[in-house]
Amino acid sequence: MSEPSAPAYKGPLFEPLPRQTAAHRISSAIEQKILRRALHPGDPLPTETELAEQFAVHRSTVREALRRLESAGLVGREGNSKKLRVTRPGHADTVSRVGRALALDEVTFIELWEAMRAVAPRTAALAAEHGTPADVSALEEIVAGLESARAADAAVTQVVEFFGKLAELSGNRVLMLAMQPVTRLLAPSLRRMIDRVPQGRTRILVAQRCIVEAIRTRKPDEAETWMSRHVQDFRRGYELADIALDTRVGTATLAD
Amino acid sequence: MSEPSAPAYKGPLFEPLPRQTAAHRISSAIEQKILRRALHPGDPLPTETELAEQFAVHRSTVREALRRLESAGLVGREGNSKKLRVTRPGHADTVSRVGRALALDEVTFIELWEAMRAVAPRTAALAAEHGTPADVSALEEIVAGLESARAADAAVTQVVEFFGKLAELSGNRVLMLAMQPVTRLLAPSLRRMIDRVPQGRTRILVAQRCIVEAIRTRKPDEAETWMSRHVQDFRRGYELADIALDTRVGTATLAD
DNA sequence: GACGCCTATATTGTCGGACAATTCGACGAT
DNA sequence: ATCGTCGAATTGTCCGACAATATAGGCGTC
Repeated sequence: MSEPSAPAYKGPLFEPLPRQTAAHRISSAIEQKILRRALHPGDPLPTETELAEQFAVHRSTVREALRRLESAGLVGREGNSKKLRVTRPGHADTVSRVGRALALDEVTFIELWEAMRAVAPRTAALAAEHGTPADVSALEEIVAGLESARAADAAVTQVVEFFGKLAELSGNRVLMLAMQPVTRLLAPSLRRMIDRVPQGRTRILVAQRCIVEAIRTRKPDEAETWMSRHVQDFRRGYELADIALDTRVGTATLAD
Repeated sequence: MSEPSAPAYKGPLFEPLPRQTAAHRISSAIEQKILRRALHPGDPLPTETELAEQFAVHRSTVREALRRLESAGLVGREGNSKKLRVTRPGHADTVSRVGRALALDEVTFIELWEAMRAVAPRTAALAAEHGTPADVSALEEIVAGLESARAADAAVTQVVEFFGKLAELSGNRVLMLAMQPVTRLLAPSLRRMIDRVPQGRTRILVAQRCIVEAIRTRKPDEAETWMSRHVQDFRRGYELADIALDTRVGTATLAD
């Protein structure tokens, strides 16, 4: 090889090596203990002063570390107690974080829809396999709520809840975590669609009734098929409503 | 009704109303500015001292707010600069957070697998629609890497990368975000499977070759079908390897 | 002018200490 | 046992300080 300078690496050879601040080391230490399950959810953390002593740093430093863990959802308080306890990142928490990441990435409607198309039918099938009668009546209640909802906003909320409940019924936490951010982000578009395509609402209602029925009678295949149609319908509705498929989702819904 | 105390509400009547600390208000204020796009990625934040003046609080308080935003991925530094800048939560960041949440929830193998079953085939189909020749050769390189990988660990890494790349090719950031945590969490089980079922590796190889081929020749349906089989194979492999389907995934892989 | 070197300044990370407001925990009264 | 009461513990916030270091400006060289 007469060309010794051809770089064998792609991209920058060295990443800037992150400087480890004391606060960072402390939060990492606690984080590791939690992830390694040396600390269980519910366990109380030592007080700030104790931690400061143990780590031999100032309390302010401990505080910064704790704020970081708190924001990561690894620790938190219940009620408005003072004691920080180990928690696991709640679903709601993770869901909203994922939603925010997607919204800031300005994902398009079609991306969300494709995700729905992939996930929702299987979710419905699983729900049909696992759903109990109690679950089914919860679903029916949501559908009834959709039927009687007068304001468009209320209707949209019901639809979002329908999918959320369905994911819950599937008994699959991964699918749950996948569906919820997507439905929440789809909500604003759905709202516009309902406004512009009057027949959309009844179509949604019919499809959801069929899905619930399939779940009630424990027919996974039927649930899956109906859900596929339901999702297809969504897209049709959007096209009818003249919403461009590459519309970017906004962050308007994320007013936590 | 002779029982007047039957509560019309379910659960606790009042949630504990969250006390708003100054640090919390400050981080919320900045967060809103970012989410509402008044601050764009790359924009530098004022210095801590300036923020402290603007909010009329002490610098320590500002610091706690900043740590929170930093942990949320909304602000950060590039290189080891001192200036904090607005950033968007990187994919890697969000992926690892979701993975952690799922791992701490102790989701089972079957849940992960169901998610793969739902998402992967569609992802492959989309990859076949959008993949460029350059993309295809990147994929081929990964598959070649799998073929020549001698250590089981290396092989697993290649498989994870294959799925990651595939999601990237699909051009769908939602699917990308859905697939990556799942594949990463499946990795340890996959590793065990490969150890115990020698023929597993070649089956994986064959399936992935077919998938790549389908993408190269732009046949979404074929890609989808092959991916379905591929995912089914995974499950078969696990059963052959005598891994219980309700095995909980561990947090061992999450040593950041 | 473009480039490198050097110095002054600004900024961050950490520290020490302080204090009001709350919560916690024990203790006694009902 | 349940309910108030009271002191101690804990948190949220503030003040001020200082070393380390990134940034910006100035100066000389080509």
